[in-house]
Amino acid sequence: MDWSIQEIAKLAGTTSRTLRHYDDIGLLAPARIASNGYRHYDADSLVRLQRILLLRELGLGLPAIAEVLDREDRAPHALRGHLEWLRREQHRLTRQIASVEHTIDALEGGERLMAEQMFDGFDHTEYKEEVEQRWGVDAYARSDAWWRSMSADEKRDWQGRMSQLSADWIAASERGVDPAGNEAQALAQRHFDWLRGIPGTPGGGAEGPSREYFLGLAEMYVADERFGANYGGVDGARFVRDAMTAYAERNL
Amino acid sequence: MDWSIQEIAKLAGTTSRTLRHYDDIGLLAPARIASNGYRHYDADSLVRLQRILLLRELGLGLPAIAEVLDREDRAPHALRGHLEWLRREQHRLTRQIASVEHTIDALEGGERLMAEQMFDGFDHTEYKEEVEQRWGVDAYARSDAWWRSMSADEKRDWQGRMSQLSADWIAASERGVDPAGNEAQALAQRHFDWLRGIPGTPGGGAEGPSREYFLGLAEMYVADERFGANYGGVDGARFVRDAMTAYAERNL
DNA sequence: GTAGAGGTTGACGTTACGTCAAGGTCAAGC
DNA sequence: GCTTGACCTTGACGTAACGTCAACCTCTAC
Repeated sequence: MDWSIQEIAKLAGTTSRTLRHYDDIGLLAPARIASNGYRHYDADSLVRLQRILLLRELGLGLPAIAEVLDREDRAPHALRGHLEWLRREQHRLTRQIASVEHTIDALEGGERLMAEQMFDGFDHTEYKEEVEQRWGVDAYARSDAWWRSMSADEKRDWQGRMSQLSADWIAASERGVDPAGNEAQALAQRHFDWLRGIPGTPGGGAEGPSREYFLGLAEMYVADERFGANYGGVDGARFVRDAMTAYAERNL
Repeated sequence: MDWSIQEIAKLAGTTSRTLRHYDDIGLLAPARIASNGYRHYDADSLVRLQRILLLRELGLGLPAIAEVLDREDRAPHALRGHLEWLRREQHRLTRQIASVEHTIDALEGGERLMAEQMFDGFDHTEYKEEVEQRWGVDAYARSDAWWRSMSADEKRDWQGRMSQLSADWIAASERGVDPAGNEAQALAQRHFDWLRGIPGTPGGGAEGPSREYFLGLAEMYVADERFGANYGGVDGARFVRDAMTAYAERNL
């Protein structure tokens, strides 16, 4: 049994290019190389090739395949590791499918999800420098880890609440309501609760943000146009600050 | 609002390298480029970048993202196409996971699945030249398409039956039973049924292989050592041929 | 001798950047 | 004015597993 490269490729159901590649990377050398440079394969080559192709169909990478073939007793171990990776991939796909379905629904419902999505990472990383300077690198790191641990769906949910809160702030501000009145104070309460959901903020746990952090944020909204933009500009930011300040004086 | 490349990267939660890449491929150009070559981005850049990153999280490729951003009304259409691809990927992974689990079980059960797997594509493509020469290129193409359309699990199942049939032929041959006797004829019947499952073989449908094809195969097993090897060598192949010939004379 | 089929070694393309490498720019401190 | 350090630039290689030319050699058959 002595086959040319094309012959063994057909026998195994692959291509000659693949065989040259396997030769190049040292995964499967020909049984012999004739004086004219032609590669020739034998039955042992075929067996090894069949095993390579089997493992490849299971999704293993070529380096992993080489390892398994070198130490066949470790095949179950390698396959179990591979299995874990496959399962993780499947879960990732499951989440992605859910996200895409959700996005399609939202877009067809006429929601401007894309704009809403703008808060993805925005407000979060927007805080980075300020948070680090005022509350320490550690606080930011915790907050960052929290954010990154969320799935796309969870992020969108969180962003949706924030986006709604922001829109309500702007609406109230434009209607000229009293920052210290009931309506604005209810918004301030929502703002407080919303912040409570962010670990990494001082007092970001169940007890909620600290008085200093809450007041500091309020001032930041006015001082920094990037923050203020989320509340309808300088005027909106001033309104939010006044309402938050009043809330803090009464409750914190 | 005017941000450097690093600043906007942090704002959006990505890297400056990514932004340069998006600039290179024309997906996101900076708002302006200063005389010193520095890239500068504005709020519009940020909006577009956020949308890019959102779509990227959904698993879309950069060309697809560019298309969606150019024609936002086609986003649902593009996403639905993407969704299909995601589902196909998930099914592929599901099958792969099952295959890996099966393989692990087999290996731990001490089965030499790797050897059994040798029939993957082997016997199939082994037929190629003969089939094409005797029954036409078209027949082989149909057979080939059938084979390639099978999942790894289905292939393994088919191979398993073939492997078992082969082993039974060899065992019967070595026990010296009568090729025209009941036992051998039962094997010939199984062989006939097994061939019936292969489209592309003349009469490969429900009616089963034709008399000529069946007899031709029987002779081939003897004439070609590559075929005969599956039935225990020349002696085994002769036994198989005799049994098949007897079967054909009685039933076909 | 000349097709024609098949063999060889490069080398680029694919996806979305990460990661140096070499060098220019800018603000701050001496 | 010079150095330092942070930040910017372009260029180019590496990634996984081959597909796909390109240019050129080899063998068989007519």
